[in-house]
Amino acid sequence: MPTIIDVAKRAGVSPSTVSRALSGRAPVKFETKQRIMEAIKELDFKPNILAKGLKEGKTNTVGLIIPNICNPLFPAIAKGVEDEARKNGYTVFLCNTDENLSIEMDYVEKLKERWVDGLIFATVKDRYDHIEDLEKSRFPVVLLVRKYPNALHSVTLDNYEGAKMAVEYLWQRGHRRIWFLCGDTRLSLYSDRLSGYLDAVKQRGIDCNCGRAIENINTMEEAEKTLYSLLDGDRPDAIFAASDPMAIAAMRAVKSRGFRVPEDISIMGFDDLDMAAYVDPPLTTVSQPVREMGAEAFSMLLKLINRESVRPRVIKPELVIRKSVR
Amino acid sequence: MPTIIDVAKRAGVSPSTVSRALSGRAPVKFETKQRIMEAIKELDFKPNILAKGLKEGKTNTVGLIIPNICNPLFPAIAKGVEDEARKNGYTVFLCNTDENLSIEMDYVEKLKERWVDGLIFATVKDRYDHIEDLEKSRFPVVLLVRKYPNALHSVTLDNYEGAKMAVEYLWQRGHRRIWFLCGDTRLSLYSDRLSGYLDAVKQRGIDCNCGRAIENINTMEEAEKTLYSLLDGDRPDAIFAASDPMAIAAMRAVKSRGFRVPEDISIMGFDDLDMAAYVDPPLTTVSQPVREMGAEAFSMLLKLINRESVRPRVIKPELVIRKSVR
DNA sequence: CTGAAAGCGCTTACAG
DNA sequence: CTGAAAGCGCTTACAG
Repeated sequence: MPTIIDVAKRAGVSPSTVSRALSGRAPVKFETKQRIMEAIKELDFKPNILAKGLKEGKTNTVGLIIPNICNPLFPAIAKGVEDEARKNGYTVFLCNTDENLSIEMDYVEKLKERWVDGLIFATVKDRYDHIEDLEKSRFPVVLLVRKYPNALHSVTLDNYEGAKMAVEYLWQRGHRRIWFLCGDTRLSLYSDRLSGYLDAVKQRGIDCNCGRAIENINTMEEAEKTLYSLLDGDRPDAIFAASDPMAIAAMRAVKSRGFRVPEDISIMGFDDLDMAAYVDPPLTTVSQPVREMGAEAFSMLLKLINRESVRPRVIKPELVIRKSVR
Repeated sequence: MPTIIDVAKRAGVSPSTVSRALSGRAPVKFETKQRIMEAIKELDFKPNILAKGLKEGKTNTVGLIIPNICNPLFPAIAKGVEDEARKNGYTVFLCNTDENLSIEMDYVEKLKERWVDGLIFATVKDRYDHIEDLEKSRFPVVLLVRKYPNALHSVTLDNYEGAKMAVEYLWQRGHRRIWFLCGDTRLSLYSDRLSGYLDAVKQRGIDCNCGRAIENINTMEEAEKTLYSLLDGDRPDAIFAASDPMAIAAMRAVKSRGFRVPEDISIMGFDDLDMAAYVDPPLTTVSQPVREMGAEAFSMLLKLINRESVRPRVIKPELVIRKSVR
């Protein structure tokens, strides 16, 4: 591998001048620069990023920490972040924690050792002091999709509003007994969706017996089983699930009980994952534009890296109407 | 950030000794080592990987290049690779190319600039000279899932056998008119699946008019549309799709034509993605154990990095029987 | 506009 | 078993 010294020799200048020609941070005579560029071409010289990083304390890499790459929400997020990063000359380390705190802390250590310039987290459950510590030490950090209560820099959805919109829509379509299938409420995104549901139900004066919130469901299997047994005897007009996978599980439970979707029971999801359009019937849901949010999170991180000021962003959800609500 | 010099001062030794204590590559007196370890604890010293990499020419990172992170096959692959990498103290750069060759070449450059120790590719379509060049220069490279004809090091599925098994199974279940919905045959995985189908059909003496191969379908939309129009008038006993997403698209087309799955037309997929279990009816398919394959690919790469010898691995597929075949 | 020198934080022959 | 010195490949004051 040729070094900057080889280039310098070939161009008949000093390494300093080559460095300056490359960085553009100091003036270099036009002809000199041309000779240098030629030498670089001829030698196929690539600057050594390690040496550069060592000197500059900057590596043009960021870390993205996600809890579960097999949940299709997170690849979509990753794509948003990565595309925006590439546009800006950054490379991203994608790290998957399996919702495991010790793996997460491990990654944070490793990424810092590798001198990433900043970190994007999409992965807070019940512990977040390690993230708070980072924010306090002024290390560039952005919370994406999932956040903790007092996070400084974040890009999140207005989950409360999204859930309200959904219930409101179901109400307008004539549904009265609306059940809610909810995920782990230690995640603020789920507790917010729950509050949205609860408030909407209350506002519409729906009888409490009709508004049924099934909380802390974690897997599709769990959702399907729980719902299947609840559906024994009792029957709602609609089931609103706090995520698309849960909505799909709900569909299965409803169908196994011999009910039709949406004729007997309407089903509504949340997030608008790719799969939502491909289930049968296609799922009516609330969109969380994760690609855009990922791009936004990277832009925010870049500002933090450049020591610019930044304010939290709360994205507005939208209704995506398909065929699972009658 | 404390450096090795700070540690040395605190422990009353030279930086060289600290380095040796840390690497274990040379003997250090027991008490000295203890003092050093104490100092490291007290200062919370983390070695600077950039400096280390600069000296050693090794970074304990590898790159994983995938074509489309939103296709659920690839996150599963990534998980397999990443888990195995973590076990071995490696971190992976996950790079998504959107099936775009120039993005791919760009990433290869960037990753080499960042001194990754090796590269895993799951992403060959029609051009692969850049990968051949890497292999020729003895840079550690493993081809995963997708490979080019003479790839030196690869982990792939026996796609030919998988397709044959599927047709054989359909035949045994009484299906005679079996259509095949195939992806881009420039990918050897699809051309192999196609050959498997064709040979199985021929062996069973199925009349050519019955065996219908629909080639070079690229998206779910395309699959659905094409099939929908072919289903006008004509009707097979079964449709075997060369991937699960295509099978799901096929289901939609079949249902829109008013046929039932599997009563009127059986449908079979390939790959056994998570989604396969969750469609309605649950999809009978051929498994490609991508997590295991990802782990295997990393192990192979590690051997190459350590200059050990390595032979290509071809994984055996298995039938996954659910409910979409009558 | 350009060069010589020092330094980023490590590791590793070389000496003892 | 340990230390002093050189060097990995860059960048950046300092001088001119």
